[in-house]
Amino acid sequence: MTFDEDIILLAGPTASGKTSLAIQMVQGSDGVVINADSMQVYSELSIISARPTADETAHCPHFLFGHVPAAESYSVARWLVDLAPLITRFHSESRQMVIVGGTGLYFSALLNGISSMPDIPGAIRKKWRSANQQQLHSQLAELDPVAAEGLNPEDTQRLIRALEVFDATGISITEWQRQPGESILPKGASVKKLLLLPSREIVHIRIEKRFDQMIENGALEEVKTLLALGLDKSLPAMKAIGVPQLSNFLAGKLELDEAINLAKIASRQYSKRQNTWFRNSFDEEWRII
RNA sequence: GCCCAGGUAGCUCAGUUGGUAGAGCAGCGGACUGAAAAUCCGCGUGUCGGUGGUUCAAUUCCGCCCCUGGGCA
Repeated sequence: MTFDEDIILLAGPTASGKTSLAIQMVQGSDGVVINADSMQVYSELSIISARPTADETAHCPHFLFGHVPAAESYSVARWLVDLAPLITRFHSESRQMVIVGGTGLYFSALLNGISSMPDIPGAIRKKWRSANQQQLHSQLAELDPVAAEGLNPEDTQRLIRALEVFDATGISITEWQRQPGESILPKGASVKKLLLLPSREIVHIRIEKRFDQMIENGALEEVKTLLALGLDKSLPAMKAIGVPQLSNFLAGKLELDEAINLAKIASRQYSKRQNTWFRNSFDEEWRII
């Protein structure tokens, strides 16, 4: 399957077969594959994030895979910053790009841009992330009632974000978000949006098989190595599907088959959330394949 | 064969002093602007094992039968 467009966006739920399809699309040309998956960026998560293997990346150049240490907290914004120069460069060289991944937010941010906001000083981030979760909503209601109004009191992650933005800037996050973002896609570039969407039944079967294969390929060793770094459990990489479950097995809190089963369930639930995003946040230009 | 404990939602189990039942998990739907594989919200009719009986009314009480686990022989 090949297309003529300058930039191919290839999205799809986990275990839908995106990786091999992306490679197939640029193989034999001077095209490149660029990652749009929030977990495949972490260098320590190779097997468990189903990152393309060395055999696969040998077929064509790959970018933004495993380029971030697990100790760091990556983000959509950082992804756009990393992506922009690659797009500029390959577009000027007239090389086709396949941007492939399962993170819906990344594609939406790529297409629509994201409101620019200042970086939050580390001390302020730390302060709110370690604050008492029970009080986040009432504290936000006091500082920034507009933002608090729009958030569920249980949604700690968004409450923390709203609090740190207000704390650092003195301006409501809703104010920042009102500023329109700008897409980093080059104006003259032709773009094809492809959504790889196998039936849920097929995805479930593939998830099942793939996780068993991850175990065979050394997922446990990979998690063990990751745990040896002694990272904070709340870091994104530590929450990648499979990491908490296999960690619990390694800590003796679960039997291996229980851990494996829980990881498969988490994958299925994730693929369902991805479907919801694709169904409701992607426009009609996305072609389902 | 006898005794005991169970058989209630896909799974694990509550419960109904008789007025046809509810949690957790799973599943399904939704939200989503710098942690997004994250975070959060909403959705519970199922021959209450089968069958006869008592009753205005039985999943609940009684009889018989079937199934599962444990014990005794």
